[in-house]
Amino acid sequence: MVLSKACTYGILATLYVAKENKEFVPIRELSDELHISFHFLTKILQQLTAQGLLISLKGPKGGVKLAKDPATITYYDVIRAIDGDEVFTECVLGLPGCGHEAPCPIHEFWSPTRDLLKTTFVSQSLEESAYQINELKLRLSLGHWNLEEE
Amino acid sequence: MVLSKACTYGILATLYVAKENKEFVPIRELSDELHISFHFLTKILQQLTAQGLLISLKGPKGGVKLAKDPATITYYDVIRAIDGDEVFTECVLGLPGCGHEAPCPIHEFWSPTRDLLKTTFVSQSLEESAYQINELKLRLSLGHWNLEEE
DNA sequence: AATTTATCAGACAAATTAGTCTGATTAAAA
DNA sequence: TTTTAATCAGACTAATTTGTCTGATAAATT
Ligand code: SF4
Ligand code: SF4
Repeated sequence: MVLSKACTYGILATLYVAKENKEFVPIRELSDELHISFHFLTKILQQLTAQGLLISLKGPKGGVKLAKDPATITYYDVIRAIDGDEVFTECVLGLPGCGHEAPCPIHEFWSPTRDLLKTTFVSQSLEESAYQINELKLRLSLGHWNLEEE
Repeated sequence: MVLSKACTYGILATLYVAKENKEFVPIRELSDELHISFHFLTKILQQLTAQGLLISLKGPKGGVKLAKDPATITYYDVIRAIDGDEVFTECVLGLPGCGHEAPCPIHEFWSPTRDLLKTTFVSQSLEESAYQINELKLRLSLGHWNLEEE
C-alpha cells in the first residue's frame, strides 16, 4: 500500500471540496457522499486544517473549504500533510543512513521510480482532477458502484 | 510505505542468500548479518519456501537456499510472495470496482506510475543485485552504518 | 438569550501488522 | 543411537493504524 487509508481519504475529501467549489462543505456531507466514517474523516481533516491546507468553520453553515486556489494545491501537498514525505524520500528497503555515499543495491534502479512517484503527485493539482471529475463525471466514492441508487 | 516490513526483510534475506551462493544458509546467519529478528525472519522465509522461492533443510548444515537460478528470480516474485500484487494492481485511492469503464480521476496520471513500479521490480533479478553487492561492496544490512565493528 | 448545527479535542476500541517465544520435528554428525 | 543444530508450527505479545464515541466549543439562526 503506497498511501495510508487516512491519506487516501484526505485526498478524496479535498477533491470533493475542490470540485464542489462552494463555501464550507460540511464534513457530514463529505462522509456521506464518499462513504467514509464521519469521525475518522473529521480527524483527518483536522490535520489538513492544522497544516494550513483547509480552513474550517464551526456552527451552522460551517464545514471546511480549501485554504488556497485548488490550482496551487497538489496531491503531494495533501500526502505530505498526512503521511509525511517518507514515501518519496525513504528507501524501499528501509535501510538506515541511506545516501549516495553508501548506497544499497536497490538504489540504482529504485531511485528513478521513486522520483517519478514524487513527480507524479507534484505535477497534478486538485483543480485539474476536479475539472475532470465534473466534466467527465468521474466517480469519486468508496461504496460500491451500481449497488445503490442513482 | 510501499512495501511491508516483512517484504523488505524477505528481499534482504533472499539477496543475501543470492550473493553468498553457497548451499543452505542458516536463518541465524541471515538474522545476525542483516540485523533482523530471527524469529520474525523465520516466519517470513517460511512463506517464501511455501511459495516455492526457497528450499529449506532442517538439522545441521541446514538452512535455506534459492529454489531457482537467481537470474530467474525477480524482486517482483519476492514481493508478490509476501505482500501479494495489490501494490501493482490496486488503485492508489483504494476505490472499489476499479477499471477502465469507471475510472476514478486519479487513474489517468497514476496508472503510468503504477506500471513503472511494476516494471521496476519485474526487470531486476536477484542475480544482478547480488553481483553489484559483491563487486561494489554495497551494504546490505539494517543496523547502523559505522556504529559497530568492521 | 436560547437553540441548533457544526468543528474540535481527546479518550477509547478494533483491526492489522510487527515481533517474540516455546515446543515439535527433522537431519547430520559424533 | 544419541546428541546437536537447524527449520516448522502455532500461540502469544506489542505496536501501529484504523475506526468509534462522548463531550466541549464556536458560530449562526431564531
Ligand atoms: S541508497 Fe537508495 S535504495 Fe539504498 S537505502 Fe538509500 S535511498 Fe534506499
Ligand atoms: S480507475 Fe485507476 S486510479 Fe481509479 S480506482 Fe481504478 S486503478 Fe485506481
